[in-house]
Amino acid sequence: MPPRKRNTPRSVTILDVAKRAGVSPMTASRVINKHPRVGAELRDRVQAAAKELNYRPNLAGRSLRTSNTARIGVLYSNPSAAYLNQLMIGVLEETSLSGAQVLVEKCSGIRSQRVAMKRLLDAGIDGVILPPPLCDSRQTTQELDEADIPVVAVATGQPAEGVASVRIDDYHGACAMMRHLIKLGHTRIALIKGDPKHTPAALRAQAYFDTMEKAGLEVPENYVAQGLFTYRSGMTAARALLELPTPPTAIFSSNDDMAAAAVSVAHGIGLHVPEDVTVTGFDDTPVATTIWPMLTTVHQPVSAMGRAAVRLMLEEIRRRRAGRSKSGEHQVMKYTLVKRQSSAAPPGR
Amino acid sequence: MPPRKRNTPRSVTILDVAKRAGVSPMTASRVINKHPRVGAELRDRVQAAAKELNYRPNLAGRSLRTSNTARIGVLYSNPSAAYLNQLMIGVLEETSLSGAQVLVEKCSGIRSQRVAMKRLLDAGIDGVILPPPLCDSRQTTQELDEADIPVVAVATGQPAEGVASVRIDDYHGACAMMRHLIKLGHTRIALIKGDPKHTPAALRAQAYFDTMEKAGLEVPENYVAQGLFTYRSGMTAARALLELPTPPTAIFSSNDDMAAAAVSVAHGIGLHVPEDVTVTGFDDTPVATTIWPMLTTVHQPVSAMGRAAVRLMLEEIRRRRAGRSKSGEHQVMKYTLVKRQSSAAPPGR
DNA sequence: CTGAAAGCGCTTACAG
DNA sequence: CTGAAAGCGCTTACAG
Repeated sequence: MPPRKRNTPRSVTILDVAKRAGVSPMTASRVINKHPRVGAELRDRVQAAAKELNYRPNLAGRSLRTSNTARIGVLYSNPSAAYLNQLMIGVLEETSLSGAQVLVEKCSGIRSQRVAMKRLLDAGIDGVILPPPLCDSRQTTQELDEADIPVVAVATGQPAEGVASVRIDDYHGACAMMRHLIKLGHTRIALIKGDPKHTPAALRAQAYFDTMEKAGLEVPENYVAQGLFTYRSGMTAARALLELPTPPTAIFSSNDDMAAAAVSVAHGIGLHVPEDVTVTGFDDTPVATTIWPMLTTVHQPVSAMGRAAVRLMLEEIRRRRAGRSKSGEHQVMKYTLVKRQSSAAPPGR
Repeated sequence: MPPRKRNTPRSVTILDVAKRAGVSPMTASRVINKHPRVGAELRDRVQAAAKELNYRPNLAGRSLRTSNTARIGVLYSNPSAAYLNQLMIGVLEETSLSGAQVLVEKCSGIRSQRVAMKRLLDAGIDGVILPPPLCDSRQTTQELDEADIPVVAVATGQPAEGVASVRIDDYHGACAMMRHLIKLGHTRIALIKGDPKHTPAALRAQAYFDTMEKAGLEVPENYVAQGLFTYRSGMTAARALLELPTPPTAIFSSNDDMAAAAVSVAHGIGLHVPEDVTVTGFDDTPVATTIWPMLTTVHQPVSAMGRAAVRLMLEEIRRRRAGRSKSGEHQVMKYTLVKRQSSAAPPGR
């Protein structure tokens, strides 16, 4: 392989690849883009040439021609900063590949939502991605729908009609976590519920109840504490659980922020995690690997979901431009149970 | 203002703007790009037309022509996930504007660094951005320099020679925090130092000592605890400080992760934050606003630093391609002291 | 200070 | 299955 020339303005183009392979640029393009109808021999020659020259397509050229020139808005209210960061990484990765542009708008109250919405519309946005919890706001989705703007909801528990969505299977993810706890030998397992306004919270709670029942385990009424997905609400909930006369040996928290709070509270009353009490989270945001011990949790591929949301959105925009109806596609991504140091067998086992 | 046509593949181009303003596309382009030598009247007409049509430049077209087609690598070892996320957002925002491409490589040990470096070189990378702590690795910068690859170091305390860098003024940021604590009335202020291998750690510590001395405050030897920037090291350090016979009334932690740990430890031994003890951080990563109480900290504009790093890099690459010498520019960004709920006057004042 | 021409790298649409 | 031509939107380089 010849060393890549440095200090040279021009880089390897598809014409170089075509020339080296002895084909037309069109054939080279087809191979690069994996079109099916190319002869095997030519395909191999082009692939070899591309590899030898270390060819990388110029994305600007590509997107100029395919004119994927969409403007995508991201409208968010008050998610955790960490979650939004991860999502935005995926969104930006994908839009930079496709040449789409991104506008981010924050809205807190109902008035600021009106302002944000107007700004997006004035900017001539082609579609809006809604991270949680806005993805579940009937009002927001409706307003966008009336303006004929396609919407992709991220991580909603129950997508509104006609709205495309990207999510994980919260229910089965939570079941997997519960099975992990039961397999470790826990029988006294408590739940910290999430904000009832967030639709995935209910799914995660349902999984808790169903798995407990299936395993023949009892759920004392005071083993279920209400949380709001915030650290502070996690502190309150965990304190209530751990100060019970017969405290649980494991706490399944509906997200990482509350689990982090629970770990802190446990330490506060002299309990070691996981030796004395197991604490698990959900989402696998950065806090899960920041604190000590690191949290056993259900990994949600947030960046990948951001990428998927953009792809769905571009597809939706293309459909509308072509005069076709909306697809309302729902993509379900894979969760992963990540076992770290915050979970272990209950004491005395 | 006419409503933007929906369901129309083609969007507003610079030709539309030029036509409406009655000028050539070139003049329109010059106005959009703020070239100085354009007549005032034409300028105004073009600006008006652009606004009326809600024109947004097509970035693909622009970067194709200006061929800002650089390939930028981001090589990182083990920073906090939250910090890297924020940095990457800035990097991706800027590269998507300029049309540059990004390759991210992680390396842990010394062997994996060799692999990562090779991959970047094989990919024909034009420059490498080094987030902390790799920005301070003599070996890494040297190796890249030998391969004639420009480097931009992010958040290094003392940039290596010939390496461009983006950072904040860690010393004065830490001074500002210390003055805040002193102004609140604290006299017994402790420090949790950062990892001695990270160059900003020393600057933040120096600011502590200097400000204490300037204020005529004593620093008992055991008021300075060594940390490693990790949550776990923060727990150990905070425990040592708070169990002292005469504990401090304020703890200045060299980063947010350790401050979060200190808050947790304080709660653990029955101390309220900030009523009984003040705890402050540094960086303003997402954990600062996740935990409760939220941390008073020094905001480091990490995403903006990512954007700046890309701009510096593109400039550096342009210089080299033009055969000019490296600039080795050092950009210093603004920090902000963010007062939140974790700091207050000492008890009994 | 202003503009007509050309071309960045790629792929669509047409032709064979 | 393969290719010659054209053009996506923009700005550089040249001319006036």
